[in-house]
Amino acid sequence: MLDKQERFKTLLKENGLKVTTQRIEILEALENRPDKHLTAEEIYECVKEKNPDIGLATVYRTIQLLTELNLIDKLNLGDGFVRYEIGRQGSDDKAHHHHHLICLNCGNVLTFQGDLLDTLEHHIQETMGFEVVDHEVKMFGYCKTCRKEAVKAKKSN
Amino acid sequence: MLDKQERFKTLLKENGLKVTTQRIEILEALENRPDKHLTAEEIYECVKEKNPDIGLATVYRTIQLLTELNLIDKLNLGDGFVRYEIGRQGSDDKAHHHHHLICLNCGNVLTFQGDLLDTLEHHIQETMGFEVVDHEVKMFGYCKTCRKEAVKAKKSN
DNA sequence: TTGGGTGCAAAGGCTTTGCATGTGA
DNA sequence: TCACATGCAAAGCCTTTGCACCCAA
Repeated sequence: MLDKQERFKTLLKENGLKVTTQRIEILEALENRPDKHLTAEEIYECVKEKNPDIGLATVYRTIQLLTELNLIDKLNLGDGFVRYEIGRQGSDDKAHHHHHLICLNCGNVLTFQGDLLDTLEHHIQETMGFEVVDHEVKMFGYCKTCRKEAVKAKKSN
Repeated sequence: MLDKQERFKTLLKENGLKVTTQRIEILEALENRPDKHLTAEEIYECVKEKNPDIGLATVYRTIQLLTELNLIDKLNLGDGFVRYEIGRQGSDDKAHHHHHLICLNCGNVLTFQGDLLDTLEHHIQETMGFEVVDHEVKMFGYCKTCRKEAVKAKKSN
């Protein structure tokens, strides 16, 4: 994942922006938690361990920057926080999004890769004349672990 | 859609809650805009035409109530507002969600019914052990009208 | 040197809450 | 009557913005 950082640096320079410690640290925080979907506050706490002087405003500003540069993706679970994750593709070709599986019990977010939505997109395009360029899929349910525990709890009753 | 209102009244009574003018008016506002996805503020403005004395807080409280009763659905387009729409099924059996098509040009939200996600859900269940109970699908792109206009604009160049 | 970047605190904008008053049952 | 509901205003909460100072280039 080092090339993501390189890419960031290049993009910054290309746009006449500066490569600062804070910006790199924020990207690193997101890279170190590839499975997590961090809130701004969580990123802030994360970076603060290494750099206690960083301000929350900087985190927000950098997040916005990273979003504009397509290096990270927003994720809204509807809990009042916007979450962020490292984007899956380095370039800006049509995104092959993964889907999010959100456990209603433990709150964990799993990801799932799949192309099965292509069919649906084609269908929408043909029947409704709507050209799909991106999509966002969230599945709510119960993860393997929680289901096992539910079964266990039932048995011990 | 009258039965939705009846259902609301019944549910209120069943829960020891009161049938008030405001609650009915708010549900009506949502019923009168079946295609729209109204924000709290929009519902407020809508109801205020008939009942200028209503307070925004009441709208928020009623929205929350309607959500808990499964009579309306939340929709988050990521623009900082939560939107609400009349739910599609009256009962609480497994939801047959429609999907949302959001035009990146005009901002209109279309809906699309489809079962094609069932396959995907089964797949997820089998490969990951994740039990899907609900889903939310948003497609971003360009609607028929906007695409036509884009073509027209191109020609006149 | 110098223009963009950062930190801090204040301001914004949506939503919730506290409280006194109002009202459906 | 009386518990629940409403309206208003204040408070909450996440996020953005203004401004003086700082620092990468």
